[in-house]
Amino acid sequence: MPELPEVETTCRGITPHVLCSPILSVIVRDSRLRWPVPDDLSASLTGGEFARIERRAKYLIFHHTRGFLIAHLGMTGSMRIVSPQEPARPHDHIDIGFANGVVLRYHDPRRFGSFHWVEGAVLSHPLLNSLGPEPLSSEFTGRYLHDRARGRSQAVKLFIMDAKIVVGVGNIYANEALFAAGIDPRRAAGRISLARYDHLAQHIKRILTYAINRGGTTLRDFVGGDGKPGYFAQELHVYGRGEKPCTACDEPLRETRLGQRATVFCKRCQN
DNA sequence: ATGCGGACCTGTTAGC
DNA sequence: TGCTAACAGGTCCGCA
Repeated sequence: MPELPEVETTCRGITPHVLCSPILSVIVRDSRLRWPVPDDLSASLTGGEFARIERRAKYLIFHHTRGFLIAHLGMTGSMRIVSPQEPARPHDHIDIGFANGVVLRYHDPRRFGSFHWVEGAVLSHPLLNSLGPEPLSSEFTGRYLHDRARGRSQAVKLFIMDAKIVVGVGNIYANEALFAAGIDPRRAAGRISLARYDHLAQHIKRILTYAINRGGTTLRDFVGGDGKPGYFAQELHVYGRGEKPCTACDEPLRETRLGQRATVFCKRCQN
């Protein structure tokens, strides 16, 4: 389940292997992703090359000679670099083959991911044009959150997971950041002080940055391996630890649901 | 505009 | 042991 650090790690991991090499072939074994893979994806890509790959939110944007490939990894998507001889495994849905002899292979068991081809202004694409700021940008601050939260009754956890507010904060990191900031995930977003939002924004940045740096140690996995950076479950304070003792006060952690997602917090440490 | 539930999908885990 | 059911979660969509 790629969150922002995994997507960033994927971007950095595949970039050196696929940049500036002509695309020779595109194989779509299964076009049934979240949205159907465009029929003409191969025609669009073949013959051109990628000049740059960037991440925006959890999307990967491939700058191509003639346009842009936008890819999302969904819940279970991953990309890895393989040789053309490497037999495709189950759920290996898309291959992009390059003149330099490598294949970029997309793997996605649940098929929640998606591939889009766009020409023209890529950031105007409907999937990208209403996204909030990047959490690691200078634009993302406690003051920004505080301003956007004015008058909102929505639970703060759902608020920070809303991509229109800020991108890239998935369920795991939302749980962890709220614990670190000592904020009850159920609290109404509009009833949190600026000082507390300052702390929350800082913790979101700290946790995401840490995870990205840790992801860097698994970059080699993008060649030949399964391309899955993986989590460091032993470093999570609340996610997946319902009923276990709080790492700060030993009180059993409470587990509930917010927006149909697992929400874990400490009733004593978070309010 | 905001907020919420439903839908998508399948590997893994829990329960009978 | 074998089968079925629940669960996991990012994101878009549609409705209130």
